[in-house]
Amino acid sequence: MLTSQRKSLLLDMLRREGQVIAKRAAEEFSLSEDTIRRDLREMAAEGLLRRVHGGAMPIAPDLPDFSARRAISSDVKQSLGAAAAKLVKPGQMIFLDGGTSTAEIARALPRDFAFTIVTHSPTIAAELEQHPTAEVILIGGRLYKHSMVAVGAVAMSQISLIRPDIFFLGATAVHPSQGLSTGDMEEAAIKRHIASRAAETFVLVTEEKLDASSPCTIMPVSDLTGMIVQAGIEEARLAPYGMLGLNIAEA
Amino acid sequence: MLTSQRKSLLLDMLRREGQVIAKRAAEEFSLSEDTIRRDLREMAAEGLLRRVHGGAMPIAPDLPDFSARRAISSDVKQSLGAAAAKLVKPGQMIFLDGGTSTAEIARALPRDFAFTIVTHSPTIAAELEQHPTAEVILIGGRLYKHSMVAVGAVAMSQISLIRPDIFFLGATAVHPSQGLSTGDMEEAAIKRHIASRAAETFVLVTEEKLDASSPCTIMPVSDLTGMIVQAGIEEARLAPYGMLGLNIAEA
DNA sequence: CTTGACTATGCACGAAATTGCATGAATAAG
DNA sequence: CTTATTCATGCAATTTCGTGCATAGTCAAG
Repeated sequence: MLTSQRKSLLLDMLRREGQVIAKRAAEEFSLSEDTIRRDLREMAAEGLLRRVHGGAMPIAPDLPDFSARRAISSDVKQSLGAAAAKLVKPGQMIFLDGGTSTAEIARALPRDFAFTIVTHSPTIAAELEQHPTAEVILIGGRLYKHSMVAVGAVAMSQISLIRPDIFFLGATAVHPSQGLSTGDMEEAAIKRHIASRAAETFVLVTEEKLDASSPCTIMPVSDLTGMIVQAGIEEARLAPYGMLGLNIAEA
Repeated sequence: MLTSQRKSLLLDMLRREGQVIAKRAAEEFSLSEDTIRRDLREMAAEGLLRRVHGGAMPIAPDLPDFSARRAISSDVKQSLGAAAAKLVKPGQMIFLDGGTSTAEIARALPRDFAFTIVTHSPTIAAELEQHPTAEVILIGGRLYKHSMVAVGAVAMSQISLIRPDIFFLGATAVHPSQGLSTGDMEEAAIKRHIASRAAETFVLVTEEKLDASSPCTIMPVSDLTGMIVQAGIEEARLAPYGMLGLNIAEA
């Protein structure tokens, strides 16, 4: 492993977790603590981080941001996000829908190879600022305050220009016969449009969204490539969804 | 194998994996490490990559956090942002540039009447999620990691569709004779384009950006409607900028 | 075909960087 | 105050680097 790569990873770790613990970092990289300490000392000299006893902290004394935002996201969504992120392969173009579930995908994306992320959610895009290897394409348009995604004709036409390998559809209601649905027509239209452009479409489903339905239909379940559901749901509940390539998240 | 072909492959490897390890590349090409090192050295001289001990890394240096950058000069920028926000009138369409200064404008925007905010920065857009009355239009395109703004043809053409009342240009270098400038050509082009569409253009200037210049020119100072500068700068330093409608921020 | 200039490559060797360990100082926790 | 970490420094072993030089291949003019 290259020294400079390790330093980058340490910075990533700092950004992701809000701190670096020398001891744990040493284990993670299978190196001596001395080496980590040296790295941290040097980066501190460059003003990239703040050295503290036991490790390092961000320069700015911790913002409410990190801890708060991360705390909200549930364990379930984190594991769903991690499971989804594992499907990403080098060089692929991935469309990330808006929402908290897909935000977890963004956080869990691999960092050791390059790919392209397309999103119509500024929140997701902002989340990816720190990502070392992802190329990010932003879809513009009128911003829907409620869900913070770009919608409307401008967004639609911009989406028509691309053909993503995978579309990760945010958690919406899923029902065996009524298909995928959501509460807003504009959103449904744009999700449907993205899915029609993507080679594969996966939906992230937490338990409460399963066997539920909302007013605006997006598309039938049969148009999905697979569902990513949380571990621990009985097979009987999933059976009605047919022969989908299910990716059960780890518990 | 041709040298130039090998160099291309090394660049590919760098893009794909985010790093090049001289030793492994040598094995891959069945050449001595010396040759690889020579290649990397030459490409580093051309600015195609960054040479590091053991191999090479992408150019982009590891910048401190956005959160950190935000915290650094917050007092000055906050007052600049507040001064800028006061210029906004009901019903207007405001284009907010990317950057930390304009993020402060977003935070200071009035909340008692409605207006439209256009931005090509997902960070700014995300900032406005909480705003009660602002309608937000997001400009899409390829996302520039460093400054987190959409650039490129898609962004340009989308900007051509609108005609904002005010454009708040992020803090860039400002010089009486060399005009406004920034470090990146794409960014300069898009800023210039936005300014050409907007009825009024204001630039936010902190002291260190005053009388400075960067490689890529955006436009002459005379095209500005006004500058928003921090309080406490001597009049003598502002005089060369001519008869601009200066808006001095409160201390 | 031959010669000479040029380039690309590999090897050798001293210089520099990286890493782990030992030691004693500094710091945090009880 | 005492104890257990954590830290910084010096040092040695290893790896990587840069330079000089020799070899082999290419190209073009003679």
